[in-house]
Amino acid sequence: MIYHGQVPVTIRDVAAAARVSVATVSRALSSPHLVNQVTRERVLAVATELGYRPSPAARSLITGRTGNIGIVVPDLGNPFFTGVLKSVQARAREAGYAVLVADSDEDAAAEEELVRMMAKQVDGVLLCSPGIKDGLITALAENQPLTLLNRRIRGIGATLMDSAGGMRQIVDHLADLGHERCAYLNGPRNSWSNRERRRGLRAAARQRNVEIVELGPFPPRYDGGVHAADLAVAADVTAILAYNDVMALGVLARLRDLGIDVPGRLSVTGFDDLVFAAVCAPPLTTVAMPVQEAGRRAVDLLLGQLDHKETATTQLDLPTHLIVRATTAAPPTR
Amino acid sequence: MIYHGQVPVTIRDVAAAARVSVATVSRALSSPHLVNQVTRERVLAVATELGYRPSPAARSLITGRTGNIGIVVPDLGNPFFTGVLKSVQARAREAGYAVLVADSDEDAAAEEELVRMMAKQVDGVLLCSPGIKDGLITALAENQPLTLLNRRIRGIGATLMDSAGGMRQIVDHLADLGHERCAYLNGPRNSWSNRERRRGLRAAARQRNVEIVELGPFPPRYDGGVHAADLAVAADVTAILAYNDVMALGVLARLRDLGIDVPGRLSVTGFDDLVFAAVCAPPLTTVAMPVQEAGRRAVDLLLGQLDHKETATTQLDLPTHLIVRATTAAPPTR
DNA sequence: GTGAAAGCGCTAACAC
DNA sequence: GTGTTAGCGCTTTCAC
Repeated sequence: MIYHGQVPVTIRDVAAAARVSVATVSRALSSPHLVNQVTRERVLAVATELGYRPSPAARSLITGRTGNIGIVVPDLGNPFFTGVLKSVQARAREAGYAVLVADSDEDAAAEEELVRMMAKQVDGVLLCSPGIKDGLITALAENQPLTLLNRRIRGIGATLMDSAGGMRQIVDHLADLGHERCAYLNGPRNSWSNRERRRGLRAAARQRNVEIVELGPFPPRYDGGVHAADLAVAADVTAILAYNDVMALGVLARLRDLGIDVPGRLSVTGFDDLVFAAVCAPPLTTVAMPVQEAGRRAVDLLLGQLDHKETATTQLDLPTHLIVRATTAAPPTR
Repeated sequence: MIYHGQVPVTIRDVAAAARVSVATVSRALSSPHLVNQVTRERVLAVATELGYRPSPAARSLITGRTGNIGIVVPDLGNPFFTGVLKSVQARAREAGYAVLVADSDEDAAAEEELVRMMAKQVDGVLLCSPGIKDGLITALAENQPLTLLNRRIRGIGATLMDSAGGMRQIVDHLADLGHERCAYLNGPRNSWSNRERRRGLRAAARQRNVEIVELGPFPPRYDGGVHAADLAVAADVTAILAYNDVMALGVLARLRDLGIDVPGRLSVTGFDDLVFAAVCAPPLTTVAMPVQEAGRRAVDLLLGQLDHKETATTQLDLPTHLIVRATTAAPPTR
């Protein structure tokens, strides 16, 4: 034990000072209804006075619960994931849980190991990782309560934001403007979100008779967008659909450097509706995701799974909607 | 204990399977040099085969160490703090530590409570909280290892990014362009960073004969900037210096809505150099902060404090530098 | 180099 | 309603 300035107060100290047994102290704190009110108040007063804080390690050793949940995300540098994290953290704290975070740097293998490493330190984990294979996730979910975010796997609880629907809205919007040939900048190859977006895109494009040139995969980051822009420009399209906003921002920056007018010569769309999408140049047309609700509800699903001990498998689908700003317009007339 | 699919493997199971005592298993894992190599390898093999993972709770109960560090930030919605978090998380993992995060929502009282709540779950905490009073921090630091980020308090270890110097560079830049009267949009009243920036600003402004109109305090967020812009416009200045980038982005958005030309009629500067500062309209002149290094080194300081058991009090000062983009220019001629 | 055993701080039977 | 006590899984003396 590190004695850092202050001597730790244990349950025994409180018991002695309050002239009761340790069991009574324990009950006064964890199961108040089992203790006489007068006794309880005395115990609580003494505990406060001594500055007693129960040891989570000791408690957890016996109860088997840690009071923590874990969250694994692919990139804390992407405001989409930190938006999720912010809402998860808030909801978890409301419920009395602390949050362990791990950033996998978009490495699927790391994601699995991170979940395993966390396992014993948390009561359950929230996985926001588009990368790992389904089978591995199923295996992980067998070893511990696990809820997914933006990923659908049979038998595993999840909150999902309707990516395919978002893409359909983008395609409808672009088709209405008169676009006939567009580029899609793929996100990571194995990303579930990317597959979903592509699925929605293909279906809508077929229906609206829009030709799609698929490019990539690209890293779903700013620099990925910068790089992708060059390829898209060479693809002879009138619109570029990026996998997400961060990439779209990279695309816009590169197009500006290239002196290509947006949306005059090329339309550009993103996905996520980050705050920053509203202030970029020009303001980005994108799809808004119910990030806050998704995070909150994911925590609720996970905690529900813990409380009811059953393997809850609710999959909650949340709608998305198109935000039209200034990066989309009719294609140039030839 | 929640039996979630798989029966937990304890040290006793490993001991039995490897035909050694639990002590030997423990040593093989934690102090390999104390065990005969052959024995050790057998134990390790068995442990792997059984999928044994030591219980952090049990270990922590006896060693008094958790293998976790905590970090408290005021707003996970601000990429500056998530930048710090990303680097902290990476460095901590390298060192074998897991990270607990807490977001205080800029509430100083919450920050203190969060640190206290974390106390028993972590070996030390990293505090990125400009808000809490010095005295409270000192008290917290007496109860547990604590390192500060961007805040200087006598006797407490910290990494600091030179805010005052950054402001001086901004003022020099604006003065060189010919600005004589500028507005400063204050961040939170009790923020140490804000005080530092203001201090650097005032000193440099005096020296360069630039008049400063101080506005605010404002919430250091996008909407804070939107609101602040209106006041700044009414202040008859030629440049607006925002407390940070996120506010500056809000200012730019509002000025655009107002039809005010940047930098033609008003120059605008930020602080932090978020990725998004490069893609806003127009690209923002701002001060780059060595976020990654600050986070990494803060972890090193904290872990050093744990290892050497002494109260390390290194204060590491990191330089900042001005990034001139397109939101600053000479003031309009009257 | 290895084992036996004490005990970290707490909760949960089980008595009374 | 309260106390006594076993023991969660591990590390760490202390013997040998």
